[in-house]
Amino acid sequence: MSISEELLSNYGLRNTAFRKKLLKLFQNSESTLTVEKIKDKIGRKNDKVTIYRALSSFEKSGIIHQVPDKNNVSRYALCTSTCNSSNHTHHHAHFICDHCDNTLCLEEIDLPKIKTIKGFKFKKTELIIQGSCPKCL
Amino acid sequence: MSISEELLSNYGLRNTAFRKKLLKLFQNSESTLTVEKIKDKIGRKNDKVTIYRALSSFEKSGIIHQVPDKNNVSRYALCTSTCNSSNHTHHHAHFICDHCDNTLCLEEIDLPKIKTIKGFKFKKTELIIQGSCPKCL
DNA sequence: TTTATATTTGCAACTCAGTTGCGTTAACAG
DNA sequence: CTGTTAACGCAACTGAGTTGCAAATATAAA
Repeated sequence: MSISEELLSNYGLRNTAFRKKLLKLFQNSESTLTVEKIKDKIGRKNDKVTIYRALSSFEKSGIIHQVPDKNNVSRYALCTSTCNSSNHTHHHAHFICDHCDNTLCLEEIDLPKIKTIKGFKFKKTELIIQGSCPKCL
Repeated sequence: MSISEELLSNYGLRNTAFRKKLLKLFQNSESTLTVEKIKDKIGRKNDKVTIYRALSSFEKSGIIHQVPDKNNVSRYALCTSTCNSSNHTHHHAHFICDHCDNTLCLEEIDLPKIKTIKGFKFKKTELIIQGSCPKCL
């Protein structure tokens, strides 16, 4: 059993050909993935519905997490090994490139400590930085 | 000439009945506005195309700015008086309520100073906090 | 190995936000 | 008052994402 196969089983997901390919694609991918990019890389044989459903079950399991996207399109990245279905927290910022529209996880930038405001309850923080990525600079 | 009429003229926009109403709606609104909410408040007589076009010209002029939305729907808030078509910078965080899905500008929370990462150029920062708003707490 | 069952897949059809083209209307400058 | 240009409204479209359902297949149980 390969690592990706084991990972899928561990999360209670079935080892279908498509899901193995999808998981490997995430593992071999430097940056984040959109449905369009997944179609490009995996081939157009699989229906978009299958992709959407696989993504949402991967996300629920804690294998991947959704990241912001410039064009408000679904975009995902692999989680660190500490994630699971009940604890899905990330402490890094996200970077969106103004030119290539790509989103990257910036593990080296921590989220700021926010002092609570009276009347509010803060639960999650997302820090998005826009600019030029190394490829486009 | 009313303040809102003057504001529209100043930005080179025409004082149509609809745009005056829309601008006043923003000025009298505590929180941010979506197209749906605008339809509710202004009445369904105006076409959605008219609303979208008015919003994007208001945004281009620096009257309003787009704010994040939970459901990836267009959402806007009035800018401070320092904004215009060439300088459209905001230094506050945005809050999204998990329960009522509303977004608020948190003027009291400043954006963190980000140390640049080699190879990148950072231009804009967006800080989004999720949780419960005073109404839903 | 076979069988049962629950998950996954693929197709078609749909929803819903937002856009485009275009002819008409109305603001406003001259 | 008139010509120009911005704004409006309608219809038709786009594109991401969803839903229902029947067929296929991974996995557990016998």
